[in-house]
Amino acid sequence: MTATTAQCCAPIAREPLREDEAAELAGLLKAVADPVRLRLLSMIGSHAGGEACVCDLTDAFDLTAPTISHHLKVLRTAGLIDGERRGTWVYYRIIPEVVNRLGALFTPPAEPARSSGPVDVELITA
Amino acid sequence: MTATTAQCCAPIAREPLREDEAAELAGLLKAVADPVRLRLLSMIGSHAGGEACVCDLTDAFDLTAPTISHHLKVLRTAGLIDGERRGTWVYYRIIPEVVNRLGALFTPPAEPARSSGPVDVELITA
DNA sequence: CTATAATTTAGACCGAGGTCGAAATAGGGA
DNA sequence: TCCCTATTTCGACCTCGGTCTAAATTATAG
Repeated sequence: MTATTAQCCAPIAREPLREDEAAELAGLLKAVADPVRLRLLSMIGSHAGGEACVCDLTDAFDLTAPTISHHLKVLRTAGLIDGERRGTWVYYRIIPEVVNRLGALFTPPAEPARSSGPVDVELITA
Repeated sequence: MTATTAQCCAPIAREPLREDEAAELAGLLKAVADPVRLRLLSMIGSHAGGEACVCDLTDAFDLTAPTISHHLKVLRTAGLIDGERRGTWVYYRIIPEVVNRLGALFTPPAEPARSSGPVDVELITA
């Protein structure tokens, strides 16, 4: 590997996205660019056992069950979650590889483990 | 791959997002959840000098100048880019802190160099 | 001051998408 | 079997947002 790519910044800012990459990533991002779906994703991912059934999710929203089901379908179609029916309930779980892919887009490459200087942690406050 | 990744996952999967956090983040994500805006962001960020003028961007698309201007405004309103007029041209640059914030949402914490046990980082919100 | 170029604003069009109520599908239990 | 609950599908409504043309704004040049 050509080791020293001058690690300036996140992949998105390192070289221009191709049109097809942009289209594909935009599809993923559209799936999470909704407050309800963000919360659903977060609730599923942080739920005990790594999975949550629809019944665990619906109550947190002032939305009807069909609407929640619609949002879950959007997330599943995008490949961000996977659902499995076990008996009466359907359980959803996050697919971490796909979530990580989103993060990698906007995240500067991690510093190589051994650091020769203070680690730069930046806390962004709104 | 050993299972040594102690920290379970990305922030979004660690604990449920609050409603207001979700709304704010969804706003940011909506701004990038478009193929044209993704490419604009990428072209600006990867352009020599860290900035690009509108004239550098327009030609890459089959879109009219007003449409490009609209997308740039969306990105700027979201806080992802900043624009400055210098003479005839307007130059845009990425605001990396905001881009990184998006990445951090979906990215598992970097492995701490040394640790003897799970590190408990607690963010205390007022 | 006038002409020209770069960029943004305004307004309109139209398809995409979030929401709902009603109905369909799938399982479990009396 | 029939019914009850959980979840999804369907169809409709209405808002949001991407795109365009036309016009306004800002700056430079002559």
